[in-house]
Amino acid sequence: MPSRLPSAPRTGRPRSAAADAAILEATRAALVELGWSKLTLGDVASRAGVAKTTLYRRWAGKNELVVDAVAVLFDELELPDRGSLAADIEGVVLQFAAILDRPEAKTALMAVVAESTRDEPLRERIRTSIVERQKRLVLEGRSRAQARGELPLEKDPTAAARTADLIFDVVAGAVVHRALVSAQPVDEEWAARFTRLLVGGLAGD
Amino acid sequence: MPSRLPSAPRTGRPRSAAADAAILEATRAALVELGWSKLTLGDVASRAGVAKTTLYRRWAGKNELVVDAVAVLFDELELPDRGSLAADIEGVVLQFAAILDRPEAKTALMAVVAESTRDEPLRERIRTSIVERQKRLVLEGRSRAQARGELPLEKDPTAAARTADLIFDVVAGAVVHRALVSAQPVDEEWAARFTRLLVGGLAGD
DNA sequence: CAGTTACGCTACGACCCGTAGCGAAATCTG
DNA sequence: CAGATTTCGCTACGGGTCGTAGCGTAACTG
Repeated sequence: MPSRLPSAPRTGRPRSAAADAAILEATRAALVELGWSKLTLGDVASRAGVAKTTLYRRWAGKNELVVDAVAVLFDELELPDRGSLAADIEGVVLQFAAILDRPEAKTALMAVVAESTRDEPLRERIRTSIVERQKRLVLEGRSRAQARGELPLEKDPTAAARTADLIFDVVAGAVVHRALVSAQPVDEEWAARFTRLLVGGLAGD
Repeated sequence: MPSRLPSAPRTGRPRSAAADAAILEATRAALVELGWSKLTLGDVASRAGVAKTTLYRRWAGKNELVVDAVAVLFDELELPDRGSLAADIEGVVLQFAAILDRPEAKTALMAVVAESTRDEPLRERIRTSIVERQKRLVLEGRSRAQARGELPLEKDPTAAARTADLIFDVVAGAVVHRALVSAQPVDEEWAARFTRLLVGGLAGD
């Protein structure tokens, strides 16, 4: 990961990998208990059994630390083949909703996005650590649907990439908005209605 | 508005309405210059030419103040009749994107949503002050489209309300995700592609 | 007029920030 | 093994913000 600070040459005492893991775990625990705004780096350090200075040697600040602590949560997402495009979409929507249901995920995700509006490096880091990694789901779901004949092939690669970006923003955006802004449950029923809308469109039957 | 603190009886010196306006304006200005995280209530007070204590007499904290300061921005949204459902959607998407392009709007909106994940009263306040107010756009757009014959009538009122909520989450969520998470421009081309997807669906022509 | 409430101002303890400086521990090199 | 190098835990610090209390004054009511 390009996540940490300058990091090391090859001589001298190496950085403790166990400390890294303990810090990230402590960060998630602190997010659950305190939320973003009341989380302090001093508290994280003492939870992790680490000196505060050690923390500052590895991360520039709260923003960077929390991105690293939370990014891994989104790697749990999978796209098992459920036999149809609609079923695949419903499945991933419910998985995504389950992650957003975890308190550390929702408070951290929105907060770092808010911070990123005034911090270009942070924005790039969110893109590479979280957003860009999960587009794999869209690509895989679409290629499956094309193999099934549910979706037409798209020849122009740049147009195909734009379509994938668009679908990703629609799916992820809708789920996030429903769960965090409207503050309503993303349950099976909502997922089914959303999928029906996405596949068939407003005008669809 | 149920926005301020306890507020007043009818005897004694009345609260200055001018101070209210000055505080909210100063809050927006501070958001532009400093962003959410570096905004301090002491700074807002001095910008507004008001004592810090006055500020605390009216708002419980940063969260509540910023919600009030930003909510008014979203009231600018309108839905002029452009003759077709697709054109109406494109129009409101671009308007929404223009608001999210303002630095005070994006930094504040995401930050208060993040805070609201651990603060039920704040979540309710966001719902009533911002989210619920703008659903009027969905309702109006749909009733126009139904009058044009572009969309079928929905008889069951609860089903109709659910559909409206769903569409709102999809539209607002997609625009927010595109603009703030993916950090890509919401321009005419994207709006057109999104509208085509929403109206026709993934399988659409 | 007296009663009541808002205002500006000052001051305060509490907390967190981010950094500096120290001696000790861990690892690589010759 | 000796020396160089880097990390580690610890303590301490100045600087900043928080949210509140207290006071005298201003504005409005009856």
